[in-house]
Amino acid sequence: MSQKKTYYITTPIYYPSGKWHLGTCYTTVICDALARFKRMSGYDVFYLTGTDEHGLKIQEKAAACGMDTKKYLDIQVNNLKKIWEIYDISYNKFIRTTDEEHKSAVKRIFQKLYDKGDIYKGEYEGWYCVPCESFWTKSQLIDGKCPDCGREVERTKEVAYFFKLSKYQDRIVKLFQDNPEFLEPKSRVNEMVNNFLTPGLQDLCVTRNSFKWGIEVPFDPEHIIYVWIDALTNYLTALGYESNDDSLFKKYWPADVHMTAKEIVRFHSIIWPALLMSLELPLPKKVFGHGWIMFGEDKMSKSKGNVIDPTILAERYGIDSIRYYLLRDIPFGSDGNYTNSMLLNRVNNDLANTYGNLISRTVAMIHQYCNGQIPVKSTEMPEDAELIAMASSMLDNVTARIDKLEIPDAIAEIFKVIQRANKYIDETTPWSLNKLGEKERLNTVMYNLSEVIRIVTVGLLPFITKGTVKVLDTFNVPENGRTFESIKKFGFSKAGVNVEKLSPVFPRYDIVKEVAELEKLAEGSEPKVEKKVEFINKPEVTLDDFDKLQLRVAKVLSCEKVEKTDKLLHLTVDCGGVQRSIVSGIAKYYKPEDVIGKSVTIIANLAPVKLRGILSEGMILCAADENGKLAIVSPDKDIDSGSEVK
RNA sequence: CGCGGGGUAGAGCAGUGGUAGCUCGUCGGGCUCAUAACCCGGAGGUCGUGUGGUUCAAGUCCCGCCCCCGCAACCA
Repeated sequence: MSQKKTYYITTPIYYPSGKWHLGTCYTTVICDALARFKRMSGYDVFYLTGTDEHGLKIQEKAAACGMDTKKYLDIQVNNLKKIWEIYDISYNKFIRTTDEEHKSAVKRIFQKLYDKGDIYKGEYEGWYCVPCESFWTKSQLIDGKCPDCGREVERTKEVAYFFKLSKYQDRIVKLFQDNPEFLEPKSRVNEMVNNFLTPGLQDLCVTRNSFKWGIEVPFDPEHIIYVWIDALTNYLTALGYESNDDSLFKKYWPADVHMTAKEIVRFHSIIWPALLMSLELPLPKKVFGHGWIMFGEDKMSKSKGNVIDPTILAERYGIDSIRYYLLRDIPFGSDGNYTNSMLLNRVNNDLANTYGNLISRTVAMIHQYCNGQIPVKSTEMPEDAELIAMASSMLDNVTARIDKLEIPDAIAEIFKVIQRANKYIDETTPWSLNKLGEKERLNTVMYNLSEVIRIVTVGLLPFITKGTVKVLDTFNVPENGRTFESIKKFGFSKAGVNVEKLSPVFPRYDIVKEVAELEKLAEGSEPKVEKKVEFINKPEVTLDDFDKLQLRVAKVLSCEKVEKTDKLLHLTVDCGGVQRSIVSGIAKYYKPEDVIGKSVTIIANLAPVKLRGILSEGMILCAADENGKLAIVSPDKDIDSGSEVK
């Protein structure tokens, strides 16, 4: 018995701290299409997805909802699994980093790395911004200040464990050099080399003790294993690595593709290989960093964000449409735009008009001219040759594209055949053959059409999962006629098989109307989205503490953008007859002319600092919400500048 | 400021130094089996910019400038 070739494909494990969105679906749908395609091509496929459930954010998020952390996670994960069910995702395993198996394996992996001498205890030196409660590295600081609030940071030390990433520098560099296929698309390689490899890899801090929700270091439970070792290793532990039964690991490792989005390419293409090298395991064959889905140029994109809710779209247009759009319309590897009308246009043109209509007209003619049965093929004419040739070579072309991960092009290969079939109908004009009584020729044409439809439909199965099955059912295609094997050669279909009647499989939408309704839907649902403001409560303060702050009203005299910065405005304010210079990071929200003449509230006794070389003597109070809106806090009536706020 | 990506027909994108292409839209024609669908044809681009450099030849290589986007150590 010869062993089937294996194919191990993974999505990243998703972080269940927020709402699930279309981007998550994108990654997962791509992997699903690949997994299905490989299965049909005869591979023994293992498709892994899951969730990364540890860390401070999760702990806080659950607390903010007033829930037990694990319970919160269970709900989130459940929601995600429901989405995958709707999206027809054919994963073989869903791993959670809170799974006991994973946790114990991670501990053993950590121990292994430690025993090898690749993990050592050291001191984590960082710059700590007390008000923001955040650690920053030196390179993150802006002019030596906290990049978030622009205030002074203090140098802090913390004991932690480090992984000797630097030790693997040379081997990683060599990996990129010798193996250009390892990381794709190519542009990402430059990014990695220039940003991280050339400057030199730093050892990586792999534990934290600022939170508890995670896996403890086996020999030092004060410390929690940080995301790198905890999350990345899921690709191993899901297969039972370091467990009682590692047969799956032996069978499927190394992974064929780790699909990731571009922002986590670094972890997968540098840190992950280094960890594997340390564990002396083979490296994955490929890491692919795909692009992002942007929200087009839709002006109201922010407020319409929830239209992109993956379940709303799926409910409204069916999963075939969404999957098809994601796979076909997003240029793989670079960023793609999403707009409602792009989605609907694509679905109307390809699914309804080109493909759906081909089926409709063919089925209708079989019923009108052939008693609803696939007819006998006899008189072949030269004009059949091209169609048959295209249908016969289709699978090879599609496979070649898929092997290069060119998914939109793979689908385009199938549509070339579909378009050719539509043209074939025009060339052969079955209706006039019918009038002329050329029965044999008519039958041949209708046979060829039925067979082409079978071939393209089987080819589409990995991408479009529902409607395609309906089409094959309509033509009563037997199981063994739904395989890739059966479409390598033209002529599998048998004459005499009944063809069912059918209503349109892929409906056509009124784009103008739908877009308008989606927008209305977005607006309508806007207020409904409960905005539970979550905040980390700061410790209680006394009046004395408050008294330390000197808050005053000031009037903006002049304001200009600080050159070569994105965020900074330089304001000159009058505060009780004294002029002050203040630099504020509000340029993204306010234009200079918007604030001139405005009364604002400032902290007047904040220690002066220089930002971008400009003196800032104070801070303007602003309110910021979770959606990235920002508003200056101003007195609600006219009041003298310099008035104290208390 | 650093690094990366990009600026090609109304929109979205391809394009190995040698007649500038594809999809959608648009305009005109054809057909009537079909989901106002399908088929054919046309129009539309001095390829961000410099009247820059290399070359017999540049969208394609080099240099300068402008603009957009992303990354910068837990956002797919």
